[in-house]
Amino acid sequence: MQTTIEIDKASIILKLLGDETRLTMLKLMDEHACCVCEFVEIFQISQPAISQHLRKLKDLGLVEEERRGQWIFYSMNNNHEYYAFIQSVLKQLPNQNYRIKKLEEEGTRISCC
Amino acid sequence: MQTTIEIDKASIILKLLGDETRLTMLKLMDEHACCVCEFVEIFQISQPAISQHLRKLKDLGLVEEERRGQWIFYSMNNNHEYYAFIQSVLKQLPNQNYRIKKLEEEGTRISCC
DNA sequence: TAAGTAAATAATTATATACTTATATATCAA
DNA sequence: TTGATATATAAGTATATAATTATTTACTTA
Repeated sequence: MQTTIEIDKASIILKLLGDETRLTMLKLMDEHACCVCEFVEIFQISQPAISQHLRKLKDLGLVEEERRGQWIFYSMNNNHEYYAFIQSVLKQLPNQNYRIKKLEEEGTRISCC
Repeated sequence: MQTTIEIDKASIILKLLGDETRLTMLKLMDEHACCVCEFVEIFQISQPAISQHLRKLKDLGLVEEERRGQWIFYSMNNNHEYYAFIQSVLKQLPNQNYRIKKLEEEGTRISCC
């Protein structure tokens, strides 16, 4: 269970986690594959802002993308070298599934993805 | 062992941890009370830069200061509301005690503290 | 193939961050 | 009380960050 990670690597990852939007995105992607438009709906910020957050996560290899037709779904990369480290943080955060449920209730999830 | 922390609180703490200098400082302070001049010697940055990092950590209550004569020693606040959360990160980082040993060998630790 | 939708990228901007130098404050010791 | 040392604070600067709007690219479907 106990992992080890060099301090320079850890600080780079923690800096990425140290943004409320990205941290919430990661917590969601840990359970669900999500598309950009869902995040736009959830966080109420512009589509490019979401894309840019995802870009940073992807550049570090923390998330993976998968195109499904018109949409691109993002999800946690479980094979990342420091996945266990990231998990050790995420597992302490309250579940954010209510955000997905809210999308479903509003029909925003279905309409988009 | 498992803790819970709201996502907004977590992101604020993680942002502080997401700087290599501060993360290393915290790892050191988790075991040793350290004074500002030791950090200056270790990180080879200016004294005000160290003071400013410590200020941020102190503003969040993560560290405590204790004056001993001319010096002010900083150490981890074990009673912080999110101490367990911080620990869950720090315990995965390699021990940094070699940095203290190096100071002792150089005589920098004794001369200062 | 043309129109519509999803996402990425480019360019810009405002703010935050991490540092510097200069100065102020606090303690110690002669 | 004066000089030396340790730390904090102020002010300034260069860079990083997180957002925006405008545009491009990629896919789908009529």
